[in-house]
Amino acid sequence: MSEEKETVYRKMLLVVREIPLGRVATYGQIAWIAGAASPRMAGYALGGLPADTDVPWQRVVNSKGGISPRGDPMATDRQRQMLVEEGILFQADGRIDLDRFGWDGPDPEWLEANDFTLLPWRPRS
DNA sequence: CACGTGACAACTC
DNA sequence: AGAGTTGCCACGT
Repeated sequence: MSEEKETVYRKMLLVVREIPLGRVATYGQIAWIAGAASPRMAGYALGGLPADTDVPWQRVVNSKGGISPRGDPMATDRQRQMLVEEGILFQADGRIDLDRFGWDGPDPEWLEANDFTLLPWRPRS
């Protein structure tokens, strides 16, 4: 797209913005789509977001469909509530059924328009 | 279920 | 320029 320096973090955040309302994606999925070397990178990228960001970070969960804990325990509750308000249903075990709410990823046109090339192999997963 | 292992980018001195 | 710091993972055994 541009000549600007697109960091891997920036690319992942771009992908997160594409997660539609009512769906969730996993860290590994985001990292893979953005070409990051490790799924952990997705978590790092989200961790640096400002409080008033427009990036729907709450729609990113771990591979089991659970909310990843972080420094502030309250953050987990807030994220869960945000998702509930978006229509996501949590199972009795506190996890989200990824078969029902998991995102399939960006449209092929979007990937091409943004110069994203899906790697044939998914980094560690 | 509790471990250990694999694997990084961006930022601040 | 380069070392040190800091972060919301996934999977196998």
